[in-house]
Parts: sequence; C-alpha cells; structure tokens
Amino acid sequence: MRENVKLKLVPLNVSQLKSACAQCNMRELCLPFGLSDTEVDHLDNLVGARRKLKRGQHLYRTADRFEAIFAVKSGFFKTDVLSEDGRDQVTGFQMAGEILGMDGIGTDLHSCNAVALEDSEVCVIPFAELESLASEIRTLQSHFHKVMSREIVRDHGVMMLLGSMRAEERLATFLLNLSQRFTARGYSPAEFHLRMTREEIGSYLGLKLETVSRAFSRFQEDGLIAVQQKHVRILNIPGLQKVLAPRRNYPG
Amino acid sequence: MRENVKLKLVPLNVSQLKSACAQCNMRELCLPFGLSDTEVDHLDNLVGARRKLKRGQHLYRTADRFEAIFAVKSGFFKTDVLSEDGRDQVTGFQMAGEILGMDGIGTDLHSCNAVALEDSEVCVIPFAELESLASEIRTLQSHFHKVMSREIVRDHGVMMLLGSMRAEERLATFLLNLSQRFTARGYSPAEFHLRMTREEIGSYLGLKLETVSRAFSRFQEDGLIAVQQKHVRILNIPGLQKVLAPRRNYPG
DNA sequence: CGCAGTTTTGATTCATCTCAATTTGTGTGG
DNA sequence: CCACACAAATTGAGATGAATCAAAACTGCG
Repeated sequence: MRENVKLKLVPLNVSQLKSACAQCNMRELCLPFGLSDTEVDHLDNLVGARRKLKRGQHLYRTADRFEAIFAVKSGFFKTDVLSEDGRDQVTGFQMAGEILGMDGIGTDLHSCNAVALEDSEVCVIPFAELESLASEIRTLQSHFHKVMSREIVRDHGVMMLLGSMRAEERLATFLLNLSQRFTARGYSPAEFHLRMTREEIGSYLGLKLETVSRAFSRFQEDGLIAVQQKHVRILNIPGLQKVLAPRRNYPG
Repeated sequence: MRENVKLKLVPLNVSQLKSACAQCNMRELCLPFGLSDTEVDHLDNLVGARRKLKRGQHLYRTADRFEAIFAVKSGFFKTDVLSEDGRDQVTGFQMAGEILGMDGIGTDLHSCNAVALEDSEVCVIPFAELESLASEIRTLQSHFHKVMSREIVRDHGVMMLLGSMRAEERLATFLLNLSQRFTARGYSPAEFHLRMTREEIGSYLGLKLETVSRAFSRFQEDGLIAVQQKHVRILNIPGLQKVLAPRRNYPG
C-alpha cells in the first residue's frame, strides 16, 4: 500500500496525534480543498481528535445525537438505514477523503448507521465549530456547501440506478464508480478488493445477493472482469461501459 | 382556500412585488423558519424578484448555470435527471415552502431539470448573497444547513423505497407522504389532486405507468382509496399504512 | 365535436426473487 | 498446523411480480 509509505515519511509527533489536514494526503479530496495554508491551519485547530475503528465497529448509529461530521482518513465505511418495518437499505460506501454524518444536521440526530468495513480512521469535525469557522472563512463555507450539494447529486444518481436500471447495469455502474474513486486516490483503476459482502452490494443496488453473484459470474464469462470472492480485476472498462448503453427503457 | 383570505388582508404594495418573507404563509416551512423579525427583514432584502411559471415551463435545466436557489411560493414542481444514455428519472416533487436548486451548488451547474406541473410561483434567492448573509446571521446559516441535510435524508428514504419495496408498497408510501405534506400546509390529508401523470409517478417510484395504474385500481378495490384520474381520496389511512408493514424481505 | 394525451385493463413474457444444495473461504481452538 | 465450524459466495431449478404489448375508455383542450 503506497499509503503506508507516505505516512512513514512524516514523523509522528504530538501535533499529529490531534490532526493534520495540512499534511494529509487526502487534502485535495477532503474539506480543506481550495483553502489557503493559513485557512487550513484554522481548520486543523478545529478538527478534534482522530478516531480509530475496528472492522465492524459503528462510527454512529441511527438516533445518536449529532455533534460532528467525520472525514474518512483511511479505511472503508458503509451507511445504512433501518426502517421501522425492518427493511434495511445500504445508502452508500465511503472511502478516504469522503465525509460522513451530514444526515444528522437536519434533526440533530443521526438518521442512519455508519459502520467500518475494515479497520479505519476518521477525523472528527465538531459541527458547531465548523459552522463558526465557516462563517469566518468564506472559502470553507462555500466548499462545505459544495460537499453537501454533491452528496445530493450523488443520491440522485443512485435513484436513477435503482429506478431505471436492470441488475447487470447496476453492477456495472457500481464497479465503474468504485474504479473511478480508487483512481482518484492513486490506486489501480482496474484491480481492487471489495470491502463489502455480496449482500451489502445487493442492498445498495436493490438486488438480492444471489443476483449480484450471478451478475459477477456473467461479467466473468463475458471476459469483462476477473472475480474471485472479494478480489476484482476489471479487464475491459469500455466493455463494462457498454453494458450501460444498449437496451433502453426498463422501468424508466 | 385559507391562503387567499390571508393574502387579501395584506394590501398589495410595491415592496410586495419584490418579495415578502415576513408575510408569507409558508414562512414556517421555508427558509425564514426560526429567524427573528429583523433577520427576516434581511432575508427579504436578499430575496430577488419572484418568478411565475406556467404549467410545463422549466425553472431551470440540466447544465444551466447555477446562480440561485428557489423557494416554491405556490404551485407544484418535479425535478428529473436525464442520463447520457437516455434514461429519465424523476427525483422529486416539490410543493409550496420547499426549496429547489441545491443540486447546482456543487458544480455551479444544475444537474437536473425543474419543471412546473401547474402554474406556479417561486422566490428567487441569489446564492452568493445567501451565503454572504448566512455568514452574518448564524441562525440562517444553521437553518440552511438543516434544509440541505433534510434533502439528503429524504433521498435516503427514496433509496429505501426504490431498493426494497414492491409496487404497492411504493405507491402507498408515496400517497402517505403526499398526504402528510398537504396536511402540513393546511390542506386535507385525505383528498387531493395529483399534479403529475401516472408516468411521472412511475418514474419517481421506479415503476411503469401501467403498474402504477394497477396499484391504484387495487387500492380502490380494497377500499383504501377512491381514485378518479388525478383526483384521489384516501378512505383508510391505517389501511394504507398496513400495506407497508406485512411482508418482509423483497430485495432488501 | 373531434383528436391527442392519459388512463385503464387484459394477456403474455421475462427478469429477478426464492428456495435449496454445494463450494469456498475464514477464523478459532486444540 | 490442522480441523472444525461458521460465514460468504456460487450455482441451479422453479415461482412470481412487474414489464411489455395491445386495445379500449376516458378527459380535456382547441
């Protein structure tokens, strides 16, 4: 993991134990994006401790009091919603540089669960203080609004997927999206480890795990990917993209 | 309409032509919520002209430059996303007091279309000025964040619907949601006019229009509602709620 | 009054779910 | 380090809910 190498180059010291947006390799993808050096220093002061989570541990749960948003420093998360009648829907998967917890702003209570899918670390950003700082640093305010807006737009994309795509189209979209996000983080666009189970993928995509598994197998037969359990290698990106193009008109 | 009565009590004058959050009957549901009288005055100065739209007219389109968000003053809207490959997904229906346009903040371009489903009127809120004012009025900043967050949470609810409900559950959820929103605006919880076609409902719910129509008919047979084209009367709200409870485990 | 758009209803097809059995992988304790 | 138990993933066969295709009825607009 290239990531580890980078981290080793930065000697551990006390200030680091608190936080360090300035040196974080996610800086360009995360909240500090677009801020000047002095502004990032302000943000650094605001960011509380980091918090480490083991695989399977909850970062927050539905109905927990909302106090902070979180920036994923390393690792992998899922968020899911539990409805009163027992339905369970995965609403997203978050990786380094992405922000978690904005669901809680509206009601002061979290409205979903956030769970680490592998050992992970987050930066804790107390929300009241973020709002204070945002009202002073206009770039920060503006950027925070952009982050929230993009979350809304992302959700619209998921609605489109759930509302108008068939199983294989959904999985292709999902794989291409992961590939693109890994690429943005300096990892291989073509080869990665899925941190979630088939059932979690299925929940996210509105499919049963068997259907997800079959779609994986189908892509493998067609030479688009090589899968072995959680390990995926994309052999033919244009081919995967073509899965989306052809047949028009399912429900949508 | 109680609404008209209220409006008549306020004599029309020039300042009203510009805007008037202070006297708007949507004040409690809209952006001014929670602001002091003086703060609302500031917001009033900021809110640009109102804009009237005829049925079928676009408030904005995908890729339009983002400059303002809009508060629905009266009428009814839909938003939809068009994907490159021609898919069309309705992402929401907006009524008085609700905010439109936040999809554009992230990229400075709108990422969906907003169309009036009946003759409507919106208040234009220039976004740059809103951000300025928000950095001065903390209650406004905070409330705006809550509005965006609630939009995210609403979207999660739609994901749950699309990802884990069957056709009749989706329609029941949709009707109960409309009922509840009409109630909050002082209208009957049980009787209303749908402003959208079966096809638009279907797109929103991830179903074909025929399926929507059949579900309506089924609910009518079961005595849960009385439908005639766009006119809906809910006869048995608990009954509709029970549609959601029973069978567990569809995809989700 | 007629025509276009919308809605309803029916018959059939098809994608995905369901149920079930098997294989593979993973973690734990002897 | 192996064996066992458990979780995750695969694969098959059959059931089913929603899509599709088609036609008829209704609505409202010009």
